[in-house]
Amino acid sequence: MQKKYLNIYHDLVKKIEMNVWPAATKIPSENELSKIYATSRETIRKALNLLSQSGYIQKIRGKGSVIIGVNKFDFPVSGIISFKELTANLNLKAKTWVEELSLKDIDDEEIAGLKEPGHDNVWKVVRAREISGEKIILDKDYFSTKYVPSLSQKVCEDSIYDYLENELELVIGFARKEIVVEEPTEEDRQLLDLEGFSNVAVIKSQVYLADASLFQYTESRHRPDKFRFVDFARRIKN
Amino acid sequence: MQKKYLNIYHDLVKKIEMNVWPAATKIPSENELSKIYATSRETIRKALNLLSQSGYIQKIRGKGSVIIGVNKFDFPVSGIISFKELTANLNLKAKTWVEELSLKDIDDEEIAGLKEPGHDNVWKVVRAREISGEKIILDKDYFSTKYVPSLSQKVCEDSIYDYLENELELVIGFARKEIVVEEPTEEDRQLLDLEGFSNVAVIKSQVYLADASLFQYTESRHRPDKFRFVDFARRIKN
DNA sequence: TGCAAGAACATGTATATACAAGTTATAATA
DNA sequence: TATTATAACTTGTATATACATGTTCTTGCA
Repeated sequence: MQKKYLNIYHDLVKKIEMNVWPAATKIPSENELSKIYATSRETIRKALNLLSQSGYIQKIRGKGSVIIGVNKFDFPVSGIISFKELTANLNLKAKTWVEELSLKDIDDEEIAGLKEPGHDNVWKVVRAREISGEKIILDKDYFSTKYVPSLSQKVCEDSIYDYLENELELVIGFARKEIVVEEPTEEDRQLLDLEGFSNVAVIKSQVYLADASLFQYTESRHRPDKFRFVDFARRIKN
Repeated sequence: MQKKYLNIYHDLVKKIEMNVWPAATKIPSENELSKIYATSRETIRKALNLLSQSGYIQKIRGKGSVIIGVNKFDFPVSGIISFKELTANLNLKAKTWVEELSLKDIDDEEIAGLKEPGHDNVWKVVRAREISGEKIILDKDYFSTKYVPSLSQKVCEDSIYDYLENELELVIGFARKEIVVEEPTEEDRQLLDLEGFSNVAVIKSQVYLADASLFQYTESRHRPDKFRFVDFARRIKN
């Protein structure tokens, strides 16, 4: 199927990012948009609700939908996005060092959920990320072998998510992320250019497929001066 | 108006948190729910979409909606929530020290958006938060005097958000949050029990009303060992 | 018995209608 | 002219219908 509302959403995102409607101005009304896209008002509303959730617009009853323009030149870390997508969006020169790619049986609390009957081994991938000549991020990924039967050095150097979604055709659903500040481990000190910093910012993520099965655990360990996490949140009224 | 779908959403949240449906089990189907609540399927779907957005359920096509149960005993920091709501949810014994409450004309980049013609002054509120006998959070709030004409010591000791929403009847819309790690300022060292930590985790928030006008800027400065931020994210497919 | 087709049921998408409720511009009135 | 009432337009909620598409169970056939 075509999924009109998704097409309309992506088209509107493109227009917003091309500044067709500057920040704080109104986009066309739902009725106008339904004429423009030759569809029903309900379909337009589905697209607009997506825009609202992702922080592009604010809907104001009786008035219209205004462009928020707060995500504009920003670090889009909230949400689920791969390192490759991230650096591409921001036009960053980045380099990835694959420090480890192994298949092992790990006894760890965070990893436990990745094991399934007949799949005791998990993939462990350790990658250092270099930006502007400095190694400032250490990504430690663990994948369930049930959903990711094979993995290659080449894939890890390029983009694992691209491989998962386009080759293995896994459908990523949602993630639970936790941000904490920790003391650097010996591994952090060896693999990163920590320059004497006494803390690292860590994003720990559990990533689930669309059928709600856990398939990945990740620790993304950042040098604190280069760490930045941006979030968009709405107040749920009662 | 009654807003059926919101009532149904809150009722289902309550049931989920009371463990009526354990994690990884299915809730009743949309058709069953529409009979239970004596409403249309579309209204049920609006409630379920809210549950899905807030990370309570995962909808699986053809199968049903399963309880995720990942937010269960968790630190609900993502989203917009007041310190009082937070500590109440977690049953924490907390104490607030109002260190400053003043009205002044501040020339600062982050504050600039709070000023409006005829309202050059902004409220500045500095509060230290004590949990389990340790001062570990320093909240620095700035409010636009256009939307918050008056503010009292008593309100700051209790809950500013409660005052804003229930007394002033302001409707909070959305917020842009940024998490970074910084070196402690002299103020941090004086007002918090930093115990030699050489970093603080900082959440910088710009909070907007439902009509998209900026009315608050906040810096919430946390001792790194006590800092934790939990986020729920969905992958937006293309 | 084993497999396959189909029925029954699940969620997803698209459309239509009706009315509620907030905002703004217009027109009528004092 | 100034104020008020109204009309026109905005988004929000509730409902109904139809069909698409994915999953599961049952039935019937080989």
